[in-house]
Amino acid sequence: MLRMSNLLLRTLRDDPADAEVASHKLLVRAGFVRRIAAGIYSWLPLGYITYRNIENIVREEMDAAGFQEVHFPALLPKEPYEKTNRWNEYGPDLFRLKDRKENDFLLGPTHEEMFTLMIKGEFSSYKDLPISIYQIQTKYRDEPRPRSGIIRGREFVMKDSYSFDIDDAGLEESYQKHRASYIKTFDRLGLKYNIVSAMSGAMGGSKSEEFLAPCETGEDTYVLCNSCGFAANVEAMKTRIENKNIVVENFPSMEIFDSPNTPTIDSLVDLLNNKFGGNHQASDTLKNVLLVADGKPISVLVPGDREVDLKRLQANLSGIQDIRLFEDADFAKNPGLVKGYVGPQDAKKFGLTLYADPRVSVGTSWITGANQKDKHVRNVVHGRDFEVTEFVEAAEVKAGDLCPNCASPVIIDRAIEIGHIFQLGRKYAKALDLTVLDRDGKSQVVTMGSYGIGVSRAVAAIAEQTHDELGLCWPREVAPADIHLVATGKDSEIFSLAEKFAKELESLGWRVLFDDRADASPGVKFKDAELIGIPYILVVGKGVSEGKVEFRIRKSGEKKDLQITEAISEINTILNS
RNA sequence: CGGGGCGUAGCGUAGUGGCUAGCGCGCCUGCUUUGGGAGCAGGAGACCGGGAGUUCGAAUCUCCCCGCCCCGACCA
Repeated sequence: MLRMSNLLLRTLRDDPADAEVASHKLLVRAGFVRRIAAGIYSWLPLGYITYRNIENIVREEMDAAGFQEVHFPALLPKEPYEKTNRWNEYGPDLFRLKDRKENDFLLGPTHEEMFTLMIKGEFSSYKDLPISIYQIQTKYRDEPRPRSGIIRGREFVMKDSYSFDIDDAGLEESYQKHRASYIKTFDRLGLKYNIVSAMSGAMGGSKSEEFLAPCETGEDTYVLCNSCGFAANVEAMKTRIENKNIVVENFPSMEIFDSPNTPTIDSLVDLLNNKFGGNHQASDTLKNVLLVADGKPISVLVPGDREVDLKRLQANLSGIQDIRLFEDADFAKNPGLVKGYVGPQDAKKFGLTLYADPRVSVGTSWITGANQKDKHVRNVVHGRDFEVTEFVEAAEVKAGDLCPNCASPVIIDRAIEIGHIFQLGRKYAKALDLTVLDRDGKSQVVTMGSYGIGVSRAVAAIAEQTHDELGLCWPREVAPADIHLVATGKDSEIFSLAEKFAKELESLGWRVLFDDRADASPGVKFKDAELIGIPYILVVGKGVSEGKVEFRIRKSGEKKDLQITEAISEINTILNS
């Protein structure tokens, strides 16, 4: 039983000045956490109980799925991370330190290397596979900008697991097992979430999904279709296009025209409408975004009303490591390209590789730059006047774009990423030479899956999704107690009755937070109870003289009087239901 | 790393060159009070982020450093 009279807890009346988001403000105000440095927090008793409840749910579901828990050090030597080149690749986000002998160490940002080496050290046969192992561990990342309190810290707790399989079919099965286990876990945590297809990007994997907990203060944006439930990371959104069968030869031929002083798409559209009449729009023009991809000039074609989303482009451009926008020096090296007047029709001549957003489909006709200063050209037809090397999802995604599944307009929603599962493949196994012998005695590189849950982040995500204007409002399983018993008044009869209730509830197996403070006023106790957010509140106070106590539901605000004689059994029934 | 803002007691804050740095919450003592963050009285608690400088005099002005928050870049 937790007694408020001696609990290490001081609730705050005012929001802390450095907090912006609700979870941060409330977790500090309710005495769950305290900031130690930017992105680094201590957990106080109520916070730590809540955190551990979450950790235990995660652990129980992992164990239930048959995964085995291990534990690595947080402090690690450099060598394994050098083999996978992450000592360099991770850059300044890696916390690095030296021991007294000047050897390099790091604080683990993630543990792929260690998991891989653990399996390599113990197992060497296909008969040992499949296996999934996990740990719940403090991770360190020297984020450029920690923010939003507990949501993005430099020290945080993550459950990470890895599956090891001999082949792709096995990996798929392990992946699905994790997926199912995550669904159970997040359901128990009382989180609302969407499973969103994601790009596995440069990690070299194939399939990847994120578990996103929608909330306004989330820092991830994703695409959601309210009609069919389709959800995707912006990078993984697929453009839906009408499949027109257009005969390109039927278009009028290209026509160059003067277009001075049209540095922007808007000014070009104005000129078009003045010159040619009609109702020209930004979407009739073709934007040629010049980039340098692995040292070579490329052009990405998008409709004039869209920006290129570089992250999306990079995620979808296969086989390209590094990408950056054209700079003045690049224009100098490519004299044919006139800044502001680039068009795709001369790309071959310029040695420019063309990529196009799917909207720039074959058979579409565009107004674009004429590759001459102050001149544009119209009736530039894809398939007649230019060809592209590859279509690539490059344009920014907007609310109202059509769902690739059901063609309804999608919305752009915000969320906190609480879990991520993906098929890593053989990248780490190859780098660290994790092989097993197969049935034929041949050496095979193991294929891996990687699965994460932000455990400490989940505390904040739940707070974000469940709080109200009065305070925190924990789902039953994660709450620091089942019932918050408040004794008000100074009558010793009331306190001894409350004491008796507290003991009875505890002996029935319920976790009780007992506000037995003798000096706090009823108002203070009620406010604290609402701020702390335990799901049920039992008030033993002025009603006692009439033989009653008051039972409250934190979330709904519902109150009802119970007869003292029946209170415990009624509450027991409610808590059991 | 670019832009903006902040740093005064445990928390929230006032104080733009002049007396002993003020207030609210919280804390301690006493009395009163006990169903919505009680009242009165007394009290403890601050190297005003650090350093250097300007000045008769610096929380206040100048420079450097450190820390923190927000937007962006970046990122699981």
